[in-house]
Amino acid sequence: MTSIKDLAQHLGVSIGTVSRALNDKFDVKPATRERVLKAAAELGYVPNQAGRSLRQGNTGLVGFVLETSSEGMMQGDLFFIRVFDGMQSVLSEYGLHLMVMMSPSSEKSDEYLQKIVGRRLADALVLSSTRRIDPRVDLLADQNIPFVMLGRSQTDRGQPWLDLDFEGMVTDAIERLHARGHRRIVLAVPRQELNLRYVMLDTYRTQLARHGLAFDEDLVIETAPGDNGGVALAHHIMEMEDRPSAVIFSDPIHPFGLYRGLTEMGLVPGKDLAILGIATRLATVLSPNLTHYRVRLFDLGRRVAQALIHRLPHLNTENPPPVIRERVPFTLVEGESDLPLE
Amino acid sequence: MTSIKDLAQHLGVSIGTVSRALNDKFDVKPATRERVLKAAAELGYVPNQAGRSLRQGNTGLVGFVLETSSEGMMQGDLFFIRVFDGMQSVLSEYGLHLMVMMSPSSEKSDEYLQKIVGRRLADALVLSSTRRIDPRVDLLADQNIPFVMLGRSQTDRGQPWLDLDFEGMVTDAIERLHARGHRRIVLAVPRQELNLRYVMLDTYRTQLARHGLAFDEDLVIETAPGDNGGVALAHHIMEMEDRPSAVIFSDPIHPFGLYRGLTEMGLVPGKDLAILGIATRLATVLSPNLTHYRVRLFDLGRRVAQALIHRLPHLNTENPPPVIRERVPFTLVEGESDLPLE
DNA sequence: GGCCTTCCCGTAAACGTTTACGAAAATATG
DNA sequence: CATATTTTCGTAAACGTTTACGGGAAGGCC
Repeated sequence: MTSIKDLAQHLGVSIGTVSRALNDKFDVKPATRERVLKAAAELGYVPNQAGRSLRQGNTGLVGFVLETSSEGMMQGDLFFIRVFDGMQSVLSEYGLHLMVMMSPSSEKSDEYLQKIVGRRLADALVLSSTRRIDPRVDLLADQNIPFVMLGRSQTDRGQPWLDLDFEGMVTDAIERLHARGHRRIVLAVPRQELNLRYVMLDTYRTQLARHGLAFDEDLVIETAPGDNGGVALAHHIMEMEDRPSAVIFSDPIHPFGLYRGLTEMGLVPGKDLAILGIATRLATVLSPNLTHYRVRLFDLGRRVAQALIHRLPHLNTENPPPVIRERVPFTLVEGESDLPLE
Repeated sequence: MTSIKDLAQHLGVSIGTVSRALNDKFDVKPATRERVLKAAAELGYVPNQAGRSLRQGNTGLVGFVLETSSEGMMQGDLFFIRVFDGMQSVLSEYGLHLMVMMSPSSEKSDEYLQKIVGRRLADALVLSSTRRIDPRVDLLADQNIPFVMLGRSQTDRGQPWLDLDFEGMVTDAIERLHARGHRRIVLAVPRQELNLRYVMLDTYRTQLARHGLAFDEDLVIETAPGDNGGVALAHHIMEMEDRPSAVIFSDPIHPFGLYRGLTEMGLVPGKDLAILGIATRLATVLSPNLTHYRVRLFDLGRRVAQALIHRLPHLNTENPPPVIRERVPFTLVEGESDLPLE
């Protein structure tokens, strides 16, 4: 592998000159710059990242911390690749690379994160599966590591975040369902720690109140991620005493499980139970058509990357850069899974 | 951020001693090792990766080269996260990190890869979306970069690979369909460059011949990845003159599109067209149940990582390490989408 | 030609590690 | 106790960059 030293020797100039030529500094004659660039291309020289990192203190990598069997704001596998793709499309413009890191979940995640930042593996991080109280926020804030959350947390250190507009989703869903005569509406929420649970729950309560509906805690059902969770949820709901007529969920895999569960019981989705929540285009295969909320994941990824770029001191022109805190809205795709109650 | 120098100063010993103590070398008194470890834990010292990389020439990162809208051996988003998860579970044992890199597709991918290896961003790579003639293989082999392919290629430089057993899948599928009376069987293949296309095609031809069926090139249909591809495929098939009665596919998203396309046309999947191919557990939502082939993606990821570990000189004991070249078998999940022809 | 600018370029330090080498300290051997 | 051996540690070089600094070359001006 050719180093800058080889290149310098080959050209008969000093490594300093080579470096300046390649990095577009002043202090180098146009003619020699040409020579250097040409030789670099010929010898296939690419600067070693370790050397560069050591010297200038940044790695050119952006880490996305993905928790094993991640189930935060966007459960299931379906999502992330699109988001990554969007992120990389922005990062490339800045010569940065996305580095997806599989973090162990919850208990071990702080320790893991500490190692990552200690090793200085990445210049900046994206956190997903954000928890209501998230020690990772303090950990990163304390050490001045630039980061952006994909999701929100009550642990607020002024960090930027991007999140989907779950408030808007739940508000609209309840509105729709109420207008169609539904009165007992189940809210499927993820596990305890995740902040998403509280976002959904709070909105749910206030919106119920707004429509004059009573809050019944039995209608808030913690649901495991994935299709299995959906199946269990279907059974749970249909076996309840005062049977609910509708369900709202946030995991895009849930509808698959819900449909399956209902079918197993000989029931018809959309007829015996109104189903409404977040999904992807894959849901279009469901029959009857699923009424659902969608988001452009590629764009979300781009936005996340942009927010992150703002946090990187070494390529920041604006000062101070804006702290992005945004809820990305869903768009509704109408189907027949939330028909009026007969 | 505390460096090894800080730690040494704090302890009143030299940095050499600290380094040896942390890296479990000889030449250090048990008592001082204890002191060093204790102080390191207290000060939260973690060695800087750039420094370490520069010195010992390896980064501790394993790169997974994922092509944008990847459509190689396993199309769709559904898969990779599980595979990554499996990989990381092995890599962690060796202190390695997985780094997923979003590569531009095909035309630009060589250039991209060259930059990656030149920068020395990763110690080893995994290539996906393997093409029949894959210049990336030569590029990496020439520079002695350890790598493993997730998929196969005709470009053979003795590199290890892991692939799914598409031969077995197609063989079994034709066997099943033939036994059920199907004679005109469509093979949905991915685009030209991908090696998978030829693997499927070759097996298809030989198996047709084995069952005394004629090969008809109209029955080999290039299909775009994703559900859209599936929809188009359904229409294409149903509008053919001598209408086929079955289809075999390799993209796990295709069945969703196929079902949707057929339904749009007022046809019944499994009845008007037998559908058989690779899918994931998500397919269990389809009705009638999809007969499909599955694979344990987590285990596949583990296997890939193991194959990669064998290629890393600095943590290899066996010599010479085995070159893993394996086809991972599918398991069949029976449904009702490939019923006997009436 | 002498002097001052301007323009280029080489030198060397620094980033944080690991490790070969040799020196010093501790222990064993006579 | 002197010497030989072993154990432990400090020193310094090296990995590949970037960049502050100073100096030489070239050119302009009087």
